[in-house]
Amino acid sequence: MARTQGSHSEITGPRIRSAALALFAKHGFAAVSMRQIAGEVGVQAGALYNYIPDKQALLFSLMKGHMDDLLAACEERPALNTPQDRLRDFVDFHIAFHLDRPEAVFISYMELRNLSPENFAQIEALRRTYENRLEAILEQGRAQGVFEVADTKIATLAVIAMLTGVTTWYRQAGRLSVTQVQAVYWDMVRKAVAA
Amino acid sequence: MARTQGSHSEITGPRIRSAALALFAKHGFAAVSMRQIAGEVGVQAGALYNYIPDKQALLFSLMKGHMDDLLAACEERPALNTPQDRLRDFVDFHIAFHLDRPEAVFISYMELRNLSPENFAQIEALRRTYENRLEAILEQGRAQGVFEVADTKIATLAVIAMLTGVTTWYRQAGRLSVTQVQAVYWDMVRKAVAA
DNA sequence: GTCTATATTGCGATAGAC
DNA sequence: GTCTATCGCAATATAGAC
Repeated sequence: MARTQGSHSEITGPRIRSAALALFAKHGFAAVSMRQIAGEVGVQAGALYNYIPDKQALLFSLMKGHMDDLLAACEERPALNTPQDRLRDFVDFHIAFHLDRPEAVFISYMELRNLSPENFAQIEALRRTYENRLEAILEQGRAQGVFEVADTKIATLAVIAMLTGVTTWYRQAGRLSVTQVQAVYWDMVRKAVAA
Repeated sequence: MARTQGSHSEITGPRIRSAALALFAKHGFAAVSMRQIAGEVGVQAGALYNYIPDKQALLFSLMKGHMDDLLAACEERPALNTPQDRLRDFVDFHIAFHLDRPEAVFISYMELRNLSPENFAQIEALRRTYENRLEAILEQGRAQGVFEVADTKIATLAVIAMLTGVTTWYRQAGRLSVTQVQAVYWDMVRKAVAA
């Protein structure tokens, strides 16, 4: 079925998001212009506004999409019984998920301050939801006496900070596979919270 | 001794740096204008250029100053013998130093991509130097059999990521003192690298 | 050393033709 | 849906008066 020349609604939208993701991650939201994004996609700047109301909404959409993906993927993990198994699964999942989309991770970390207050609150709430999943695991382990942490909330944030840090150094062409990285981090996490 | 009216060379310089530090930390380097900085200081934008060649140099100066402070303070720590004592001292130092200047820490983390390539290389080298201090401690402990880590380099980065994460949640008015925070993190670090 | 004024460039966003 | 053209504004940085 023929299309009006120059009309590509089904592919331009995703391409805008993809280009914006890469550019925001590389240069930062405030440093990237709508003209740059349009140039990457191959359209004029004005055409972007057929897909997004404004630049802020584009940033929010990218971050919201990332957080939704994170929580959805997290929900799909198999239900495990022991705190140790659940923690190991969380470590594996967190590392694999974050190494799989470093740009989105970077943006969702770095561009929080460029969100409007309302948008910031939404993303923060999703981040809390994710943190709570780990906190519940640590709390269960502590209740059962298999974990021992001085402060469950701090331990939660410390473990997440440690794991997310993997994105700052991991390179696909490096000496370690994702599986090996997971094993190395699991060894440290396991010991850090052990009774 | 009388001064030419409107001439304040000795205080304007530091005030520019201080204002820029706060504004860059809050809104991001690219999102802050020279006019905003000047407004905070109480001068016109053009006057800033009596103190800095350009905006990039201002950012670099702030980050370089922070890294120099970090390494200088690190050098001044007492010489300790056992790897355990040295690691404990590193944890205490890292947390106290970073909690003491959250804005500079934030900038040195977030604005690396806004540095020119030459400036980036310099900051990176200083960061490596700092990381190497921890790596040497972990390596010594491993050689002596008191630490056991699957990968010393990864353990180094993991510990630093975990510790630096404290700046994202710690608030002075919160429920924990710096000393308590140090104890909580030390407990986790100690166990994470224990043999 | 700071001011006012300005050169120059680029920004986000919109209007209307096709 | 995309284009060209443009509005209104703000950006960095500089020049010259005081």
